[in-house]
Amino acid sequence: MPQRSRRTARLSGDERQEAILLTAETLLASRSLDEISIEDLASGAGISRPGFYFYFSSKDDVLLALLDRVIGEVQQRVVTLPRDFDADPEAAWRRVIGVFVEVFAAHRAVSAAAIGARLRNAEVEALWSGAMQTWVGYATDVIVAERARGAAPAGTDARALAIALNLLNERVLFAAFNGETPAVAPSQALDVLTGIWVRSIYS
Amino acid sequence: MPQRSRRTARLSGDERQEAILLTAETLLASRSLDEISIEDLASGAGISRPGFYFYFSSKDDVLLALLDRVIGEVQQRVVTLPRDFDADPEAAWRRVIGVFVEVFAAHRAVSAAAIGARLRNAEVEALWSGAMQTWVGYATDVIVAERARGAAPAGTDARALAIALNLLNERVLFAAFNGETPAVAPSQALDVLTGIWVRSIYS
DNA sequence: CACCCGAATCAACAGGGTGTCGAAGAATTC
DNA sequence: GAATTCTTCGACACCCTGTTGATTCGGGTG
Repeated sequence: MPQRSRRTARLSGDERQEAILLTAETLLASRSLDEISIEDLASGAGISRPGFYFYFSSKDDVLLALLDRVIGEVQQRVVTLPRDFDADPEAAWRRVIGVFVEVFAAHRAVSAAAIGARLRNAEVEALWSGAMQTWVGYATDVIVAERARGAAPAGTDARALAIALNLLNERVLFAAFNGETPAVAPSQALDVLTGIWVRSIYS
Repeated sequence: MPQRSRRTARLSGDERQEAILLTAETLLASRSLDEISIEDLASGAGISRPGFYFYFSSKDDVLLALLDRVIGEVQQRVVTLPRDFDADPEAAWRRVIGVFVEVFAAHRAVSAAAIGARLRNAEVEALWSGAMQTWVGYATDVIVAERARGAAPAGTDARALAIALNLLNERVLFAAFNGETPAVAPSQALDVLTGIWVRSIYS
């Protein structure tokens, strides 16, 4: 996934690329991706519009790079989490969901743009979809394990349940952090989500 | 909400407007809204591009009219549903959720376009958001009533729970009917959703 | 230290979509 | 059949995207 679009690896080049990414994330805080022109990104990074194309092949390519980082951050934080579901299942699930809440909150602009771009851009769709599959796989494994040790009852197909709950997180957090109406208050989100996950899985 | 954009109410005019709406829903089945040009809609309805602007002020305006109908259909079907939650709560919830499943399935193209357009168009956002608030209000009332009669335990704030569950439906059905990966299979969707709603509300 | 070569940049162009005129055409009314 | 109103379209101005060929810049090399 790395080395997107750059032709060479020179010093000032990397800085320029970084400047474009920074500009993009900054501008995304106040406008949607298609309200941002490539001219905006280029001038924000101190280059001309054609210069932009030296570093990225399109606006969506910039978003892809930003999304890559956000997903990487979630991935990295999730794997280092303790997995003691037998001790206190609710607390364990809350920790996992908490990672999503925090990362989505920190990068709400990028997540919002990605969720919008996914509908029209196959690459964004593929990247997000891959990440979702990883998380769904993780959740499915835990649900299956909890059922195996008798803590959770068999019922709905574990994978289907895991998919639905992951989609729940995505949608609820997006709505909460982007000020939609209706939405769960950001401060309530973790409690509400954890509640639904735990009750759906264990009863 | 009616009488969007039309200046007069003449006969052939209504037919033309209808032709545009029909063309739009047809084309939306195979491409996203911004892959459809106004030229496409106009020629599909047998008029020239400037002629389009006589009936609608933009592509989003067309979508707004289509979405209005879909929401009206849900509304109409939900109010005529039996409300016997005390007899068999699970069956009652399943009926309500079933309406959403059916209407989303029948108009998947419009729903998909609306969900995409909501992010950039304030009017679409307002229309959808108003409908969501109605449905959330309905769900909240039922949850409160179920708690009052002792069928459901107090717990998560009823409104926050209702919001999260409605967002769950929206996201899961969208993913299912638009062939996302990962997604719950369309045939499983009603079971999975009903399961999550019932367990979240009653345990 | 002059030269060269490739990295980096930009002015200018082509293409495509949107929204808006004012004028031309069709229908209705008197 | 003239006047009025409704309806349509050709042509224009504008904005954004993506590309290309010429130009500038700076460090390694003899």
